[in-house]
Amino acid sequence: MRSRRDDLIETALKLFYTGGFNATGIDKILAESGVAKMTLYKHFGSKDELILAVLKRRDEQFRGWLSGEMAKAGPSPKAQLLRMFDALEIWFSGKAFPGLGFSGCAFINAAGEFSDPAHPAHQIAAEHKEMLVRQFTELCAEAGAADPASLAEEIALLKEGAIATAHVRNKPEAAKIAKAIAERLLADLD
Amino acid sequence: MRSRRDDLIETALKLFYTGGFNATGIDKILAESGVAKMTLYKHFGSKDELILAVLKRRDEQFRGWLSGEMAKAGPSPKAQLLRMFDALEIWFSGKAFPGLGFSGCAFINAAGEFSDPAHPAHQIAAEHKEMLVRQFTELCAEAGAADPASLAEEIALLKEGAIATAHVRNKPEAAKIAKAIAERLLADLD
DNA sequence: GCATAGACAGACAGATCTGTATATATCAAG
DNA sequence: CTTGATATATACAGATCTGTCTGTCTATGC
Repeated sequence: MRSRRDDLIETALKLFYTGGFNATGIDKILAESGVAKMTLYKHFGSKDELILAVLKRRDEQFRGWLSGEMAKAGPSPKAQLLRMFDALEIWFSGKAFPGLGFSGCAFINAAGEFSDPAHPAHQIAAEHKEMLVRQFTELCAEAGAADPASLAEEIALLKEGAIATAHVRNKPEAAKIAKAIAERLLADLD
Repeated sequence: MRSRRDDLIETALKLFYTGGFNATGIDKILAESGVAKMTLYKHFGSKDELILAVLKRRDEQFRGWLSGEMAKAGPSPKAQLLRMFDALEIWFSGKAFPGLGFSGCAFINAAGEFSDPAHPAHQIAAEHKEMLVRQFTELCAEAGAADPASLAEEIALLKEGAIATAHVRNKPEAAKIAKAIAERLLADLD
């Protein structure tokens, strides 16, 4: 049984993600979730706090999903890294998160709306990206890369480029373009 | 002498870019530009129209600036493409557009706030990116690439990845990471 | 000098948004 | 059955936002 708190986070995630943070009002979230306004302010205190809770939820959800997709490639770290780009393509096509569609990266979007790097929402976005880079770094080290940290940064940059391209230009094939580059970067490994 | 219309566009560009489109109110633009409200609605009709005018101005401004920076590399198309990544680094450091700082790519930000690909602002963003890809394609052809269109897409994807990384993670070195990859992609050419 | 166009100043309407206050309903545990 | 925690419904305050309306000022061209 899902708590009211979870109802709010899930509904807010969907509406913030597809409609933007500033453009989506509290009332819309309440109407769609069927939760009373006082309950929202009891749990979160403010809209800003709800935004942060949504971003934290999305961080867990997204990294969990991506890790699961990458794991399908088997034990080879190189195969897992390449598999990530296949996962991106699934995401871009709207099939990764039922009911959410694809509206770009919630964290890139958040950084766009809360541009100041000191803003808590921006910081959560930065941390999300950093955590992914760390995960990639481990895999690069495992794969025997000469400079795992640098290679992981390159892979991460390809991922960001694919996301931005897929969203802004409505071009889901961007995942394949990024993967083709990644294959060359990883060619020397095992 | 700058017209009132230009005053509005320049002021709105700065405020929209640094503060977001939805979060920035008309009144703030009027106060900072010193223009009367009726003048704004005489020239643009609505805030939405002003947003579109701002994005068109930014498109001209940005592509003009980038072309100028790339031209500094001399006549070699390969050198110009590599020079683009140096330009990105200047931009990320905040030195490219005095008074604007660096708040990511205005078009990625616009696509984030106006996520529907059919939204006019999103479409202007997509066209902006497409125009840059066309410019890169010409340079790749000139440089003798076997598949200029594909290579241009790869260069463009690296550019988007660098922008997103530089902004979200506050990591201006992303320009260098992207350049290092680009050098490998362009290694075969002349 | 005068007419016309453009801009300014400021009030205002109407909608919307965040957040609060109050009073009521539900339900499980003791 | 009572108590306490949780949620609901609804009204409201106060701020803000877009867009409109009215009237005044100023500069330029004839």
